[in-house]
Amino acid sequence: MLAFSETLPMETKDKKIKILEVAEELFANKGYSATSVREIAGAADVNVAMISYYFGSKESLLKEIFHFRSDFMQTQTDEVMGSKGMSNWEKLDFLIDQYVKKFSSNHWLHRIIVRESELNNNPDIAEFIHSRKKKHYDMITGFLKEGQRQGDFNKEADTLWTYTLLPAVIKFTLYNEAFLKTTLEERDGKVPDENELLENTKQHLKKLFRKILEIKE
Amino acid sequence: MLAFSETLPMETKDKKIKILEVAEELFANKGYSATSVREIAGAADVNVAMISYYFGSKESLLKEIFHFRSDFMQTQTDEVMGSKGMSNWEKLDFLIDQYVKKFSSNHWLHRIIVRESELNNNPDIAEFIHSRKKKHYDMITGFLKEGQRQGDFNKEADTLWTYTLLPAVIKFTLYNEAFLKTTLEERDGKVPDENELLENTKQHLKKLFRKILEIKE
Amino acid sequence: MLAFSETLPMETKDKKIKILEVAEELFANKGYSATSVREIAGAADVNVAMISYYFGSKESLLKEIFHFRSDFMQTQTDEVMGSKGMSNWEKLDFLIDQYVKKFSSNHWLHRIIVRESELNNNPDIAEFIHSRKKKHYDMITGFLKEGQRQGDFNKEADTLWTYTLLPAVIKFTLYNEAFLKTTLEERDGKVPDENELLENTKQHLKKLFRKILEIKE
Amino acid sequence: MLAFSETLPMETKDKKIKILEVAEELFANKGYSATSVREIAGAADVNVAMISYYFGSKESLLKEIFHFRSDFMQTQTDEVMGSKGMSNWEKLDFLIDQYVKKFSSNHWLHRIIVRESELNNNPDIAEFIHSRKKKHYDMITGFLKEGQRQGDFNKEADTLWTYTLLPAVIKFTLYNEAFLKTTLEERDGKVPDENELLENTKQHLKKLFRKILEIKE
DNA sequence: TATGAATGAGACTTCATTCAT
DNA sequence: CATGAATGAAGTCTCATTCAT
Repeated sequence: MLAFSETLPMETKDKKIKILEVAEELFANKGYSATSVREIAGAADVNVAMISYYFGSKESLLKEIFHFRSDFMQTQTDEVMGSKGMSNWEKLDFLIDQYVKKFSSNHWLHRIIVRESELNNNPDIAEFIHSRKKKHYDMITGFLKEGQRQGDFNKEADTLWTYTLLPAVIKFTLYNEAFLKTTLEERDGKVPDENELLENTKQHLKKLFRKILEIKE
Repeated sequence: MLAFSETLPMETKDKKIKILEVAEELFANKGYSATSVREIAGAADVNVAMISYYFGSKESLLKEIFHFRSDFMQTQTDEVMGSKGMSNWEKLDFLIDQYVKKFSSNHWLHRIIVRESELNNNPDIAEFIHSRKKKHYDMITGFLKEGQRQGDFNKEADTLWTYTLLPAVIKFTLYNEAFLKTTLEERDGKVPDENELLENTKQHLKKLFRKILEIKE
Repeated sequence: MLAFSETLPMETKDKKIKILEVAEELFANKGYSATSVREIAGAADVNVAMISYYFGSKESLLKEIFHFRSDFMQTQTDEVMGSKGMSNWEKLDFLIDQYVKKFSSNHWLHRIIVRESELNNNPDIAEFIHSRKKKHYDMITGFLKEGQRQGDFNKEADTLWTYTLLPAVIKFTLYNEAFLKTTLEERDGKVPDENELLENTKQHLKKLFRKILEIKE
Repeated sequence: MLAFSETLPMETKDKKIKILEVAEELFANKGYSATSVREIAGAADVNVAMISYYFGSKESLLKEIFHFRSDFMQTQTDEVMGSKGMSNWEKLDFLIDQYVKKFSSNHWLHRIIVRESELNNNPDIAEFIHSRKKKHYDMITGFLKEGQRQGDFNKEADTLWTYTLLPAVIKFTLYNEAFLKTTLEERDGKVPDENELLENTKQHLKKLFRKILEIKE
């Protein structure tokens, strides 16, 4: 995962960054409510008061994590979609690669999102998430429809539900890592590491989309 | 959703049942840690001490919810799978129907599972969940492999990843209800209710599995 | 001072009453902000959490003190003022006696009022105080004017400023108890106790009002 | 009110002076405990650490306020009392004028005194206040007794209680400004400004002392 | 001289739980 | 069986102050 330190001027803000990193991990693993500021302070090796000093409150700390990570949530794929050097099928593969990469590189943040913000507690965070989803959905379905218009993709494919498979599958992979590893071990005789798992997922998604979107004779 | 009351002798245990129902909903919506026993007591209209009195502790209450709900998690589909009256494709459709129904009817419980137990806090609950998943996985992939062996399903389909789509898609639907409703409203001009959404999901899954498993000429 | 216990059903509410009494004294002596709930709990010999348990918050505790004491702030002198058995001068003396008694019996509460609520922090308490003052002022000046009309009191006396002396002098006495005791000791050779001091104050006030209100030949 | 800046060399001590002024006002309005150094720093537009840097501690800041203001608390009336150009009645009026002026010009400081130091927390400040009171009392009663001896003032007047009226009435005026303004508005139809209120108070006090001290035929 | 960073202590409050009835 | 009362532990946050620069 990309560290906060890469996104901030590396001066003396080490402690603040440390807190953000540690908090992100703890929130992801234990949940927001189940994580105490004492715990965060302990893990970040700073005084408890520092959290309030830097972030004002525990909730603001959560918001700041979102704020920083939001940069990474930006899809840098937009321009690629418009490029003319790739076929639609190449673009599709590229898009899947990018999506899996983006999602897995912000694994913890997405765990927090799933855990905390798909609920009613934080209206502004919820709104933030929703707008992200919408934007992403619009981008992907726009691409799919364009492909259908150009005659590359099967016009009968429902773009919404086809799109749906992308986040559905990657989320399932990330949230069932343990289950998948165990199962794959039983099947293949060896435990895949995370990268292999993600590679598997990508291949699976690519085949899946091909099956759905290809035009049969 | 089936109420706890239907699973217990309806005598004077009303309060205990009320607590279980209320707690399940609150845990699902707010998360285990973020839900206080006071809140549960208030919502169930019982004294705070009742929770400790009946269940010993907050954690035991969670476990009891699992315990009761576990009955419903039993797949009553096993015997159906072995019946000879259905074709494999009919069985597949039936299986999808059952799965979606089961999952959505225990929506709250599954929200709790996603929220709380896919983490490291509760080893025994985690173990319980894992064994469920494994059992379910074995059942479905067993059926798929049998279908492949009998020449009904495409032998090239990866049973693991194909199976994966089932929980992945239904989970995505249930956890993105709001997103899907908004999007479908924009697309179709009307907001679907939950049943319509689930019906949509089923149709989508059936088509998807057909695409993956059918044997092309 | 009258105890809270006399105003509440003496069942098992001992602890709540104890907290109120102790808090009133501490707030009066040290000020609201300078008094911690720990201190109150310690002095009342109860667990710290009891304060929150009973009163919700420190501020609510303050409000509850006001609420309970407000009964005592009621002037039970109203009806007396209208009685026909007393001359206006007798009524005046009676009124002074009552006022000093009332004020001194709620000494602590009035110290809190002076300390905390004549400020901008607690709008509702401030409003409460103001309305009390107004009511009291109306009652006294009404009596004085009636006495002037009846020809008993000097018409040239300014009722507002005359009234003013009543709270001004009693407050001064109560807030300068130490100073007055020291001074009186130097003058009279003995330290007066609180009752003697209040008796002195009453006599002083009666003489003062007589001087102001009597009609010279 | 006279500013601190007039009592200090106007060099670069602006910030220190600003802190003193701001702190005096905040202490007077909110109370010592309820005022945080952060708040003072914010209002004075200086860094939080400045308070500790300049004054060592919050308590020392309070003491410094007293120290600076103590100059103003000096009665410059002493020599006047001994002058031979005035009658005792003229001296009395002059004394009242001076006292009201002195008190009102240090309104905030006196609010702090009433709020904070008539308690047991700050022994040295309490001692300081007490000695001031004593000195002032000695001065005034000395004058009154001399007037009685000279046959100008009524010998039957109790000098202690007569003296008492001076601080009692002026304090009441200053601490019940809002009440008096409202009441006077209702009575006279217009809201008096602070100067008018003080002028009223002076007139009231002069008449009062005249009534008490004049010798009836 | 001045200050941002950092901190230990303690503030108020809520927590899940237990006790006495 | 049920519960109001009570509690110790821990929660988040603010406090005045100090440190390093």
